[in-house]
This record gives sequence, C-alpha cells and structure tokens, in this order.
Amino acid sequence: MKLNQRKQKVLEAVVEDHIATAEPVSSRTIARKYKLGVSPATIRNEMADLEEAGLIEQPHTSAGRIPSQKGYRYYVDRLMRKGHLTDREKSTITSIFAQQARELVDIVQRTIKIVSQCTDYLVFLSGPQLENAALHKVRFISLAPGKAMLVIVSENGWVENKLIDLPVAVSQEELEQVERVFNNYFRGLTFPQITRAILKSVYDELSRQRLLIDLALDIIESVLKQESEDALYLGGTRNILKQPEYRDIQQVRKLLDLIEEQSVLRTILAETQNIGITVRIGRENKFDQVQNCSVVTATYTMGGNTVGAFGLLGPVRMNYARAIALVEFITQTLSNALTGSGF
Amino acid sequence: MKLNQRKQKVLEAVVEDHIATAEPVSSRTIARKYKLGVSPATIRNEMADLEEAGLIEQPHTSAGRIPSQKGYRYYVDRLMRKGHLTDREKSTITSIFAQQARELVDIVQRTIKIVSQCTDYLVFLSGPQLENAALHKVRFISLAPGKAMLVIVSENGWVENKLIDLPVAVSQEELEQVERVFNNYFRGLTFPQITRAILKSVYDELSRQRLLIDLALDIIESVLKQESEDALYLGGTRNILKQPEYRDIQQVRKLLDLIEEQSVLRTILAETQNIGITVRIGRENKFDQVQNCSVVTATYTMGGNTVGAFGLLGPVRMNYARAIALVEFITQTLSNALTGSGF
DNA sequence: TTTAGCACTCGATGAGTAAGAGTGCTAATC
DNA sequence: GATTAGCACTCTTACTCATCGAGTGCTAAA
Repeated sequence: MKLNQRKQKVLEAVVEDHIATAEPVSSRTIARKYKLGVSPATIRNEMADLEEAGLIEQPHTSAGRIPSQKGYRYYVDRLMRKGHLTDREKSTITSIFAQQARELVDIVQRTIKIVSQCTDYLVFLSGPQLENAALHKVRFISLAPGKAMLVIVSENGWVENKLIDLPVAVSQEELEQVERVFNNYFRGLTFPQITRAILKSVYDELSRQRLLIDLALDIIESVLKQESEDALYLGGTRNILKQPEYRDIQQVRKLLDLIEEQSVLRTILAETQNIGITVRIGRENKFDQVQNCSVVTATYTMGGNTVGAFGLLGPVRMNYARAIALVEFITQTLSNALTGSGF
Repeated sequence: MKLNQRKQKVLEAVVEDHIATAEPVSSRTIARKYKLGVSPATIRNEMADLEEAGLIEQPHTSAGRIPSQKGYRYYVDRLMRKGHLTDREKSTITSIFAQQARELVDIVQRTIKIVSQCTDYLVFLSGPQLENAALHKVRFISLAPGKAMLVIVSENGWVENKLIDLPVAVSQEELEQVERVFNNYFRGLTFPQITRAILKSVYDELSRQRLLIDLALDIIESVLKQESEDALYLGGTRNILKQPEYRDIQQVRKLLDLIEEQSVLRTILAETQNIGITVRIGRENKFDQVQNCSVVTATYTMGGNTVGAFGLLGPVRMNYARAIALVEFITQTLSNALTGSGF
C-alpha cells in the first residue's frame, strides 16, 4: 500500500496519539499537536482516505478516528521510530543481573519483577532450559526401579534437575556407565546435539555398546519431552489493569483465564523463532484468547544456544516502540547474564 | 453474647440469605423464605435489636440488613451447620489422587485445579516440604567450591532437591561422610528432629566427630531457612471474579497485588497451626490487604508430619460451611495421598 | 407480645434536555 | 486543483427531575 508523505504523517499521528491517550483522535487534535502545517479540514480529507484504505476507523460518527489493526501493522512496519530506554531504566535492569544469583530461578524472577515495574504490560518468560544449554556434566541418582533423577550442570555452572522414567529396570551400574558416557563424550554439547552426535556415530565404535546408547537416547528423549511442560514465569498482572482496555471485568476475566491456563502463553513462547523480535498484533495471533491483544516476543540464549523466550503482552493499543526496545534489551542482557558464570 | 432462640434464627437467616444472594435481606424475605412463624414486623423488631448488638447492619435506611463481620463470626461459631460435599464432588477429588503422579508438584497442581473448579474462591497451597517429612535417604552432589545440591528422598519415595551453600570449602570426601551419617543414623526422622537428635547426643559417641556434625547442622539450618521462600501454588483467580464483590476494578487490583506479591499468602499459610481448620473473617486477619476477605486454612501431613498448608480465600460473604467442608476434605485426602507411596 | 397499617426515606430507573465534540459537505480562497 | 472556512448534522455524555418501589420505624390495635 502506497501512502503519500502527508497521509503517513496523519496515520502516524493517529496511532501515536491514540497510544498515548486511548481516545479517538480528532482532526483538530492532529492539527494542533502534530504541526503538519495544514488545517483540520485538510486532515479530515486525508483521514477519510485512510479510513477507506482500512487503516483507521471511526467508533461512531461524531468521534475521532482510531487505528485499525491493519493501521497498527503499517505503523510498526514503516512509520515507527526506534524506541529507547532511559539510562536509568537500563541501569536498573543491568544492576539486577550484577547481583549474585543463587539459583537460575532467582535470575528469572528478578527479571520479571523489574520489567513489571518498567511497563504496564503482562510480562512472561519461559525457561531457561538447561537441556538446550551446553553440558558440563550430568549426574544420575537412582530413586526406585524405573525412576531416577537427572542433575544437569551447564558449562557455566548452572544446575537443573529432572525426574526421568527409565524404560526398563536399569541397574545402578548401567546408570553409572551412561553417566560416564555423557561426561566423557558429550561435554560441551546440548541434548539435541548429543542425539545427532550419537546417530552420526551409530556405525562407529560407540555403537558397539548398543544397549547403553539406546538408554542414553531414551533418557534424552524423555528429558526433551518434559521441556514444554516446564516453567513459565509471569508478572505485571496488576499493572496491565491500569490500561483502560481492562476497565471491563469481562476483559479482565479473559486475561486471567489466559494467565491461569498458561498453555497459550507457553505455546506462544515455544513457537517464538530466534530471529530477533516478533510482533503479533491482534488477530495476527494464532489463538482466539489473545486476538484482542498484541504480543512482543524474543528468545534468549546461553552460550549461543537458545534456552528460552521472553514476551510482553498488552492491548493492541500498545506502545510498540517501547515494548520492542524493552524486549530487545532484556533478552540481550539476560543472555549475557546467563552466559557468564553461574557462581 | 446471649441471643434468644428467635434472634438466632433471624441472624442465621440474614447470614445465609446474604451469602446466597449478595443482597441486603429484608424482614419480608425472612418471613417468607425462612418460616419463623411470625410476621415481618416482629422480625423487624428483632433485627433492630440485632443491629444494636452490632451483629447486622443497614447499608442505608431503605435497604434490608447485611451481617457485620461480628455477625459472621457469631454465625460461624454457633449457628452454622456442618457443610457437606456431594458424592460427585468427593469422588472427583479422590479420583485425581488415585492417578499415578510423576512428581510431587503434579499432585499439588492437580489439587489446585480441581478445587478451583469446585469453588469460586481463591485456592492456595504451600509445600509439600520434604524437609519436614521422614527421610528415606539424602544425597549430596558437589557442584562447585562451597556449593552443592542436596537431594532428599522421603520414606515413601517422593523426591525434592535443594541448592545449599556449604560454610567452608568442604571436600567431596567429607560430603560423602555426612551423607553416610544422614543415611545411617537419621533415617525416618525429619530435619528438625535430626537437629534435636544431634543436640541430645552431643556428648555421645557421635560428638567425637565434631566437624562432621557441625557441617550436618549447618546444612539442616540452611535447608530450613530456604523453606519459607518455597513453593506457593495458586488457582481459581478467574473464578473469584464471579463474586459480585469483585465487580469493582479496584478490588480486583488489590486481589492481584496479593497474588503477585505472594508473601502475604505465604505467611498466612506458614502461620497456620495444625489444629484443624482456621477461619479468619475480615479484620481478624493480620494483614491489611486481606481485611475485606475471609480465609479458611488447614495444614496437611505426610506420614504424620505437617508438610504444608492449604487455604481458600474469598469475600467476607463467603459460604463458610462449604469452604470449611472443602478445606477439611482436601487436607485429609491430600495427606492420605502423600502418605501413600510416591511411586 | 405480636401484628396491621402507614408515613417516611432513599436508591434505582428512565425520560428529557442541553452541551460539546467531531464530522462531512459546500463554497470560497489561494 | 488543492486547501480551508463555515455550517449543518450526528451522536455521545452529563445532568436534572420525576417517579417507582423496596424497606424501614413507629403507632395503635389485636
């Protein structure tokens, strides 16, 4: 869609003013606040065209215009200027990562808490999942026949543990053998990489110990299957209610459903590609429950491997520039913090 | 406070009708629905007395009466009849515990989920904390100098793990010695019991290995300190919004503050005595944030040791009989499920 | 002691009105 | 031809006022 310079200015004004005020924007407001050098009447003409193009709409005849979802998309793709965090905000965020963290969850929970204070959107985060990080060592603890606990230590010293089912009654000794295989052959690899490594060497020397390898593969599979059910962290629920969109209790209930159900948010994070920032506006979202919301997500890494994702969810009338800047800064800082030593 | 038979009946009617309808109750309604065999005028006289006694109050002159918090307390203590769950509800609840549970959290989360479906109150639960359960064995995994992971296996096979700081650079060998001490001497005891056992035998043979014992005590202390920060599980947030008390967004925000902050709920559970069901009505609660709510709590056990607590939070206009029945049934069933085998 | 009767109070509801915001169109202007 | 001033028109919002009805407290009779 081709818009002349002035139409773009008008659209930008409508979007930004609406984001700021949550009210329909009138031609007069634009003329007054955004100094396009033309009269309200001219702006009205442009607005009529923009409405015909489906980029803005009118709640009722005697109201100003609000952006349509298509209008927001146009804005995000072509008009929006890069947002910036204040130095103060940046330093608040970095400072929490500077603190000594006892456990992986501590880092995550601090992140959520700080970001909730910086923004009025719902903050949500998955992981970090050490099974996608480079292994330092693993340790098996046999609990009962067919049950064991697997402790995973990442290269930089973070720890996580998983309960796993063993396919058959495996002896303590076999378990120790597998442990040695992991620790001797697979240090520095992630679980998916280990699977590939095993498959590649299936005709090599390792494959002579067929049973052991099968066991290792089973274990990896069982761990990776657990992954998706794993930790989802949330924050900022109380803040998002400040948004006038949530003055209606019905909307609040929908939001709480989303929060309590968790699976939608989990899937959104799980499907986030590691190609920078993803922005989904309203009906662009796959799930009904979030089609009147917008979601900004990105993945974060540990030593180069993607181990989780981070997201902000708000009304479609979201401050995209700021949300994107925030998601970008957080995922980068978090990646750095995780890549540094755990201890 | 002494009330004659009829005043009690009237108070009971006011409380129960108000619980059911959330509306002020008029003398006429009582005469019609609760068949006291007297006219509205008589009931009005009784109501005037009850109001003077501070048990009921009038929102405005031309409205009926609602119970005061004092009135609810009187009702709970002396008038309320024991509530009952339907067989259907009971069997739904027991059935979830019959299912095979992979992890301790699974049981807890299922409990929350089911109870949220049975009630329109906020459901919250702490624990289960295996450090208060009888030990089967422990296992230490040294992670880095001054850091280790402690895996606790309870007598019936449940597993939990804690990251612990070691007071000094302890050698792998010493750690293994402590592990042996725990597993040989302290099987079947809880951590607090172990502390007492150690202190009692401080002049006995064990005390010859002074350093080892100190280390063990340090570890126990460090684990028990973590306890209070530990798992809090929540559910039913979306349901509680059905209550007309939460038609006002301000109330909802207060509630979400409570949920997001967690510390208040945590403390409420931590302070719950294991003496049956505790009911706190409105301002009887210690914390400002819940003084317009009522809370019903009880502890649950694992093999006789209290390992956690369970609670329902709702508006002061809560169905106490039902809430109490539910809390009672859940804590009993949960205790049974946890005392049975984990595998 | 109980109850019928009645005047009184107060919140809720709805109609009617006025104010105000914003538009679209027309005609004049640049 | 593009822009703008002017104006009639539409629609929402806020406010007022009257009415209705629920429920009470009081009084006097049963």
